[in-house]
Amino acid sequence: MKAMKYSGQRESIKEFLAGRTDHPTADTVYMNIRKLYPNISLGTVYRNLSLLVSIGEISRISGMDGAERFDPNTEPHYHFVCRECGCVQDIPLKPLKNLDRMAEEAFDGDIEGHTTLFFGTCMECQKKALDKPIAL
Amino acid sequence: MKAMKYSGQRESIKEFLAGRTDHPTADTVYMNIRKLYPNISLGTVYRNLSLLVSIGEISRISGMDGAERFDPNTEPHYHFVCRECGCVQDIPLKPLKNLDRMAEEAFDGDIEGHTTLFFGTCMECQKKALDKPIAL
DNA sequence: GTGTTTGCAAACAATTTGCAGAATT
DNA sequence: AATTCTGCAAATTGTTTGCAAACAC
Repeated sequence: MKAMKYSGQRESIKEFLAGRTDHPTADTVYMNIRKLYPNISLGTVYRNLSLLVSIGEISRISGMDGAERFDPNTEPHYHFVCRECGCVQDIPLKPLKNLDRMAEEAFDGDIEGHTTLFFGTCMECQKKALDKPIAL
Repeated sequence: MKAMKYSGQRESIKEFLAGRTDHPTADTVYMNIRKLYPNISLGTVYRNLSLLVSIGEISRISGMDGAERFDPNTEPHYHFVCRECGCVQDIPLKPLKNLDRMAEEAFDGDIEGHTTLFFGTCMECQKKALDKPIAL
């Protein structure tokens, strides 16, 4: 079996993510960890992020365009992507068990769960739109 | 403005997709269109798929790992990805308008809609699992 | 003719991988 | 000492782009 060993790099990646709600990309993590480990490589960041996902310490968000994003919150929950700025935010809503049941009824095959990505305009971008004069 | 011109390649891509429910990738489309247009390039396939998506004639499915997939059905609906074989199938269920409202309540910002990807085991893979003797 | 579309190849972005050396147990 | 982890660079995968020629209108 595996037998994971300690790694300062991995620790600091975990720590960087902890508390964040902005769901950074691997590259953002890399840029930030470099302050502490100037020689860390992007490969190491990817390897550790994947490892952390696989042992369930963080979770991965896919489906928006561009890079995947990482979330210290491993409780299943919904996400929102802003069409304007591309930011990804949490939607504090528990995934509806109900939806899975409905889907299971409409489908043959076993449904274990679902991921949902809401899209629209985030608060910041709505404000910006108001400030801006009408384009011509 | 644009002024789109006819293209046999584009027509045949549309036709290949029409009626399908297996949500092919760009590469699968490419492989198949080559039977009719042996010199078509992958770039042309990508360009046409994007164009068709942008004028609303087909839709694009993202979020599973690997390549994006394309769907002749432009009515918003849910999809299922099999964890075993990776196949993507339709779930004949209308997206719940309700979910958008619930999300909007739990979130500040404007929510326009959502995409949902169910995951689990497809019927075929369930059957295969039954046939196979227990691994040791 | 003008403007769109094509094939080809090169460019690109995100992510993964092979390997020799460094760090952890 | 054994094994895991790291940095680096090269490789992969999926997709986009620049350009001259071909095609549609």
